Amino acid sequence: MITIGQLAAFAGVTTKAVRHYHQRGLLEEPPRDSSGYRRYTARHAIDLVKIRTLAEAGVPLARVKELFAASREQFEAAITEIDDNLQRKAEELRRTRERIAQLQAGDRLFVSADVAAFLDRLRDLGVSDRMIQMERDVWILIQSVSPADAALWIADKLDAINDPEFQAIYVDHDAALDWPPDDPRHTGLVTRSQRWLAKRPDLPVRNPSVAHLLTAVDLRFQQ
Amino acid sequence: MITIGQLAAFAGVTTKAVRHYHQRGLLEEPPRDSSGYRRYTARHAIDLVKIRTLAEAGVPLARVKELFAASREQFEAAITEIDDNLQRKAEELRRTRERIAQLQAGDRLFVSADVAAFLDRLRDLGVSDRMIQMERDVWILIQSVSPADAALWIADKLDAINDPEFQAIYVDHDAALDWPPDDPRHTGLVTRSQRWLAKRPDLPVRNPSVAHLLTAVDLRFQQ
DNA sequence: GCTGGACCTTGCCCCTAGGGCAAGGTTTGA
DNA sequence: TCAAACCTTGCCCTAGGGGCAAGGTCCAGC
Repeated sequence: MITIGQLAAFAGVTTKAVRHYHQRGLLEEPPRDSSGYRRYTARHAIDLVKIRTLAEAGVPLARVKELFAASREQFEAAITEIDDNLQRKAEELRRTRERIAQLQAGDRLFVSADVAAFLDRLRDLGVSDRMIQMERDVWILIQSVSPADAALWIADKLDAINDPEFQAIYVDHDAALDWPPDDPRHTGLVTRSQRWLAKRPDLPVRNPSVAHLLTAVDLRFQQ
Repeated sequence: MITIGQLAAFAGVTTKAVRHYHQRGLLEEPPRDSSGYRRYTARHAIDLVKIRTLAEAGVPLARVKELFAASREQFEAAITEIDDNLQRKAEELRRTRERIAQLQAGDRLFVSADVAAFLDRLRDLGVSDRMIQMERDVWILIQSVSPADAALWIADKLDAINDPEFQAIYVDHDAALDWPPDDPRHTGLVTRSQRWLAKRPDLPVRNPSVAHLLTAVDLRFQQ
């Protein structure tokens, strides 16, 4: 007949958690001794460890309660599903780690070599720092979302920036940031940009978020 | 100049979450348009993706805020630490999956390998599930109260169970659970058990609660 | 011009899985 | 014997939002 502290220590939880499970109706309230202390049996210890095992697997306590009342087949099916979830979670964790690593690289201002080269080219063309900053931000964003797409698109940009027409268009867009919104030159620039874009082959986009982002970039071009 | 809904969709979060980050001071409040709507820029999108990346890695929002204000070296050190945590989490996940699998396999976990081996031996001897369950419960309890005593005693049991005489006595006790209380065979079994016990060397008991428990086990033998 | 649906705003309470602390009573080991 | 370490209930607090209310706004179609 162990106390709540011993039970908790055995299962590696706090006494608070044990009381919480009582309140939730997950763990049966044991009888009290003469001083009002809860006195637990091995049954409780087993139940508690089961609760913890499931809870650590990310199963909500309400679901744990249901599972305890479920039939053997239902329980086993649930366990299988829970394990599938865990596997998915592991995969997610792996991807998160990749993104974290990129975050470190991105904040170092160490965009990929290709992006850095592209930004250098822009600087050479006399593009303003403000524009280069925007460009860099967008590339960091694309890289964080989809490195594969980023590689594809930056290669395209590096190719494009050798085209004198694109260079001129780009420099004009930079200047256009200072034009008043109703400036008639905007329309001409948009037409020129669209005509130039129409000549370029379309690139595939794997990640829909990137499509969104590129649309945003285009909007910037058309605004 | 995107709205909160577009920003949220881009980062894969809800508008509520975005507002939450504003409230926490994590994400800068953007300027409002004439109707009071928040209008975001690419900067915000980048910051939001950073926030999500860190948050998904399990970094508390308060810590994310600190990190944004930290120096580059501090940030990189933190990222390294965060990745270590992720790695540890992945390892934990692996262990949780193992335990979940065991949960499905049956309930011979929650006990040490020695106890599991002992229970397996009992099963091999044809001891009933009911008896094995009782045995398991007692061992879980003993382990929770005093692991040192448990290790000592289970080693003794593992030794004893190789003795054909003890095997026979154990199997008879199992059967005795079904005998009526006034069955004359009880007396004979008790005598046999006591005689056998007398031949075994005494084991020390460190924790008085364990002595209690073992007494309870003995009582079961004598009942 | 009007209307409906999809946006946006703030504010409030709700959830999970407990943690912290208070203010008392009990048990235990030296 | 006496302090430390338990136990009890009760209350409020936390993160990271979700849901809903009660409005205001924007846009597309008729």
